[in-house]
Amino acid sequence: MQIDPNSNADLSAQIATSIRDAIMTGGLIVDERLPSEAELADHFAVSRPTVREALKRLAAQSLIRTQRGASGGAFVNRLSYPEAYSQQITTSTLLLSMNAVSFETACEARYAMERACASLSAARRTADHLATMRAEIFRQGQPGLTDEAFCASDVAFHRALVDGAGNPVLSYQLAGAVEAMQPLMNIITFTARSREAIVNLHTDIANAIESQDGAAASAALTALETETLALAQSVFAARAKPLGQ
Amino acid sequence: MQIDPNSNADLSAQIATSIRDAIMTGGLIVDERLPSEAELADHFAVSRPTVREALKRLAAQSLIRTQRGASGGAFVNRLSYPEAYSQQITTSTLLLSMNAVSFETACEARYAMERACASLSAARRTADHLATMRAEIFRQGQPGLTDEAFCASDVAFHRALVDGAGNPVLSYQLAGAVEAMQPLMNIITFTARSREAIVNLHTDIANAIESQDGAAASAALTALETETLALAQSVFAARAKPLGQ
DNA sequence: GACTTTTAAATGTCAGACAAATGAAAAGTG
DNA sequence: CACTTTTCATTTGTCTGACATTTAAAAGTC
Repeated sequence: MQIDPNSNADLSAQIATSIRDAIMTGGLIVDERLPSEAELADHFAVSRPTVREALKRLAAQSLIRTQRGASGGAFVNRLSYPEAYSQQITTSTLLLSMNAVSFETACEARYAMERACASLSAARRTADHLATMRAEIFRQGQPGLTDEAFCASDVAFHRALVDGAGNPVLSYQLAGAVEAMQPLMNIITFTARSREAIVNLHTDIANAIESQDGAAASAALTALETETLALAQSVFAARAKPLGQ
Repeated sequence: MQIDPNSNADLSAQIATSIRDAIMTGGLIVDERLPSEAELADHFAVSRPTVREALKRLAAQSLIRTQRGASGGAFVNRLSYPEAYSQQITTSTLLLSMNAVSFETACEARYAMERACASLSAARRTADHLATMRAEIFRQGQPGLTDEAFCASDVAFHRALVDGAGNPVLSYQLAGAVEAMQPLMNIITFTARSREAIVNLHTDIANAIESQDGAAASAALTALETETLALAQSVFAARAKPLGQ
């Protein structure tokens, strides 16, 4: 592990990259303790604050965790699914919100991936997943639900659908696609009528999953995609009109 | 933007979270300049090194960029697709390598998602995407290609397939799934015979995409998934035998 | 006006210090 | 000896103050 003194990049960035490479290539293994900050400072011939900045960069990516006290230090962190989920969601959400990604593009990507889970979920879903889906559908039918709560329940429903596939890697990938859509979905005001349409489509999906009919689930998802797009477009149209006049 | 003095979390972590929230909720917009380090230190009532550690955490997630000199400072960064790709790949790769994800699970997730792109790609692929796919197939048929080069070409082929869908969000999501598999694929030694089988399946896929037949592309991908799994299992079996004796 | 020099502001880096947490060894106690 | 308490060294967390470097704008010069 060495750094290039001629590079014009920040020392802390170089050190972070150097350690990250060591982790990703297997030079440092999970739960292994890194040298102490003082030792790292010696090794890279920099000051302790610079080393600390590098370590904080790695901590921000969940690559290391630190512990104070005797026999403490920085340890290579086993990237857990929840940590990976959370990073995935942060990155996806920012990517959508900062790059003027159209509702259509985001929606298409999301439902394409969700359909990919549908057949697996139909084959493998447990009673638990089904129960969650039914419960969320019930919640969505309750009158007086705020739009935020409706959206949150929508996310929970789709998560159960995805988790039903029983593939944690797939769940991780979908987490970004589903959750990152939520800020975009929040622009939609759900009328009683549109909620009813969505609840009906959710019921179709749940029924298809229950009867282990992947094709039907896929078709219902496509119908839901169409419905969602139409809803969004009506909102955009309603917004555009007052401005245009 | 405030922090909780009673929390037992690191101050720099709290400050980073506070600023991150401001960015994600729209309180700070793209290209907006954050207060200087000295001003932030004043605001949060901490020292400048602590503020700097917080800013490095944000920089590690590409949420901000910094510029030196007069009128420099930290600016909210527009998360570009390449930055998002790279983070996605890092996270996915670590998730797979650190959690003993089975080859089967990773493979299933990847091909499920790739099939999701296939029909879109069949409908929209440009001549460019097709040309890339054909070129990579040609490269894969060259004798004397190292296993690493073969794998790299394999990734390039699949990227072209995915990019053919013309949906950058989908490409971003798939980047993780496809690239993170590469370390797992590297355990496979490709014999001349297995390479030929893969090249043939790649040709099937390219043909299906060219004739805009999404179902055929999907089917060819499934065949490729089966072939890949069989290859991996034969490698595992060959490894297990000497150890078991 | 065009060019050069100076200046001020900001980040990057360093050195040294103290606080706080924590596990392990040492000391004390029955 | 077994157990508890105390002490202590190690390590991270934080602060202060300083200097170096970069950079754009202001001031000066022809």
